[in-house]
Amino acid sequence: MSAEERRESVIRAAITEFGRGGYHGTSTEAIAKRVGVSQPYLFRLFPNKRAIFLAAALRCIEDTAAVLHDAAEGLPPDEAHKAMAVAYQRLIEDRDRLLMQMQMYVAVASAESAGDREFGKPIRAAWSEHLHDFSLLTFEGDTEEATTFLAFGMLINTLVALGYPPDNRVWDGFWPETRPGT
Amino acid sequence: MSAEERRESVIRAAITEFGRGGYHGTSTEAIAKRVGVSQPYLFRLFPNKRAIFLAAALRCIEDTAAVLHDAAEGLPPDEAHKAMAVAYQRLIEDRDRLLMQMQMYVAVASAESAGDREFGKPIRAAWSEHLHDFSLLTFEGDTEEATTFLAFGMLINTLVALGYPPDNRVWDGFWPETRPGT
DNA sequence: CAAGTTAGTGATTGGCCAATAACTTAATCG
DNA sequence: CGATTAAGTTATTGGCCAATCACTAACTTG
Repeated sequence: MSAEERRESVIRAAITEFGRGGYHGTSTEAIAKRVGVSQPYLFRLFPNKRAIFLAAALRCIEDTAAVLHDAAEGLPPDEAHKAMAVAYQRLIEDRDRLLMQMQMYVAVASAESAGDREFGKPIRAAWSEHLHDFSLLTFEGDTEEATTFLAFGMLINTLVALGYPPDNRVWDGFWPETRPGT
Repeated sequence: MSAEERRESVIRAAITEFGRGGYHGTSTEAIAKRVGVSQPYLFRLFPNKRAIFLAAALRCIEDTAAVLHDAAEGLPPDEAHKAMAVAYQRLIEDRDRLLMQMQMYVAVASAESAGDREFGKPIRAAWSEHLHDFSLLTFEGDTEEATTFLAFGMLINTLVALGYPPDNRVWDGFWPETRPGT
């Protein structure tokens, strides 16, 4: 397998493992095991653990943005809202991907607290471009709608992370109805 | 100093340290240093590291709830919304407290992923009672308003965690205006 | 004062973990 | 064929860290 292909599988494995354990709670050994490769080999593919985390985080944002983008494509704002909500709902059924999102928020915060302003930069940039600006664009500059969309997304993230069972959906009725059958 | 008083200072120190470093990224040594006590003594005050984290997390939720409660006391729902928003805004100027909130969400998620359903129980219970139910009560059963309040709170948490500078407030105009001077 | 209790410390241990170094195949190619 | 490159491994090291143990010093109280 080529190094580039391996890097891909490392990123996929890293999203799962870092999502579940967080940066400090995940060993490079665990990632290597999931990839099916020896632990030291990871350091041929990436300079260090932090770089693996960063790659996983950015991939995560890009994937999310791509799903939302595809869902909204060509639709007028009001239909786009619902379509994106449905798409996001389906996306976060992949719990590991959702958790990776949360993990990256706190990882940036931790780095910042430790005096490292650099680590968060690319992540903030990706978030702004792929999520915030994209929302604004989709809702044609309707800031209220765009912001509300993001806010409900973050509430859902939190509740799912906290482990509320999927049927306890406090957002039903506000976030567009996305239950099968409605 | 009595053991009970010490436990209090440990909880305060733990909120700061766990907030900055997360569960796995924080050593008991760091907490002990901040308290001004030897590391082994922590294990006289608490059975283990996890118990310290749990105590810090619950305290965090209770404090937040108390601040919101005091702010809303005696006000009709529409005024309460604004008062609570202002109070929350002021609360999260204490960055460490805010980060502890995020850290507890991902810690619960991690435990859950590792098959431990127990760890999250008291935290979920506190969140439901002190934040969700309390919101509903304050807004007199207006679920939409209550949910929106929580959703914007979570969005703010995320943006602040990500390190957006305080003047980049995408929520201005939707979350009640809370800028000094407005 | 003697005996117990409470607050606290120093030393240690066993395990984990990121990263490095040195080595091994296997394919490619002039 | 002989040399180079790319993919991958085993062994190791130095550091950190949760938790336990054994100990001390000060107060309290009959």
